[in-house]
Amino acid sequence: MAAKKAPEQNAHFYDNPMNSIGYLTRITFRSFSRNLERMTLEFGVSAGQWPFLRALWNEEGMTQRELSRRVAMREPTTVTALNGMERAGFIKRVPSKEDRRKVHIFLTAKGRRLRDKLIPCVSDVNAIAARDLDPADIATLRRVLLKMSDNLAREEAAYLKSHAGVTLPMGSETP
Amino acid sequence: MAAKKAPEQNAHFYDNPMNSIGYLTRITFRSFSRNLERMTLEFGVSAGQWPFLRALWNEEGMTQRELSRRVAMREPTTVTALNGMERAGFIKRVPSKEDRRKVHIFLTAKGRRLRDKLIPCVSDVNAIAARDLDPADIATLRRVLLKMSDNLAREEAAYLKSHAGVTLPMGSETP
DNA sequence: CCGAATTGATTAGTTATCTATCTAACAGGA
DNA sequence: TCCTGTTAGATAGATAACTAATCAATTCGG
Repeated sequence: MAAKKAPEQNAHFYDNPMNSIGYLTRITFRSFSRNLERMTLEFGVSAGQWPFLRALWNEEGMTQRELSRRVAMREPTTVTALNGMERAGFIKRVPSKEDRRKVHIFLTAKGRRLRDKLIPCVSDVNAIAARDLDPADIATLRRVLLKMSDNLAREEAAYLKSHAGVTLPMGSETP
Repeated sequence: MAAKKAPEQNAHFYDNPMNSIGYLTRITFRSFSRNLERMTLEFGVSAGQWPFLRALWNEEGMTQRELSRRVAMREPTTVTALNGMERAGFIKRVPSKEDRRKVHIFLTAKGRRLRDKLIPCVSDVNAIAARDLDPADIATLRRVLLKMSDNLAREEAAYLKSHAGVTLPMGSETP
């Protein structure tokens, strides 16, 4: 008699979206994001600006690149988000004295004041998400999501490394 | 002596993005999606088309509205995704005989053939995500994400209901 | 049976995010 | 010093997703 296979190995397992981590994280993230934005928009803060504000409440004066790394977004996303936040008067850009390429990001008083309004919003939405769930399971969820995103990021990095130089450094094909 | 508070109740708990379900689902979803798209693009399938294809491999002939519900996207998203898939020759639109508003969606032979190429891609990416994790924890993850997205969807529905008629049905304020 | 409400698909316009590319500024070696 | 490569930020253009509004077809209550 054959050994019982893990369900993941069944050829039809991923026919059902409910089994795929991609589908489950998408629907949870989007629903979370819509709920949060509904609350933060009352203070003029969009879903895209929110993660940058949280990072800045923890630490001001980072460069844009460092900020991008902190919130796990690409640089162009950071540029457009900061443009909007600058227009809204939440942040100011301060060119570096030592290195004229760098720009340091600081909150305005207005941006700093938002913290006490907005942190309760995330707290609320997290509480809604966690309703009727065992805290131990939520702790497991956090740990597993973090590990997965790490696994996936490693894979991306490995792929990029293995394909470095596919866009040839111009002339490298003629020795 | 005071009772030990749950960490979620600490005023600074959500200063750390690692504690927020929103942040964790976002970074996991985006990394998952980038990895998957890298593989599916080789077959001409973008990240946005993929969920619709999976739904159609399971059942053809749904209307666009029903399809939207299945993949958990809004109707306009479905329209643009289907436009692209129609142009690529993956699907065909068939107007309903009984109700001329409705359009039924069917796969072409080309779209049907993609299944055996693409299901292994999701399977691969899920395996990468699951690396070094206890299968029991992954089962917990699936169950908890599903429950959370349900909690959050309920909240959205409750909000919409409580605010129904804010856009007044024209003249309802003059009895 | 007719006008009002509802439904299915679409269009218009916005935001978020990405990749690829560009420019400017810096750093180090010949 | 000058050339080369790297780094920081910005720009261009694409895709994904959303809300709100539109349009046509259907249904339903009086």
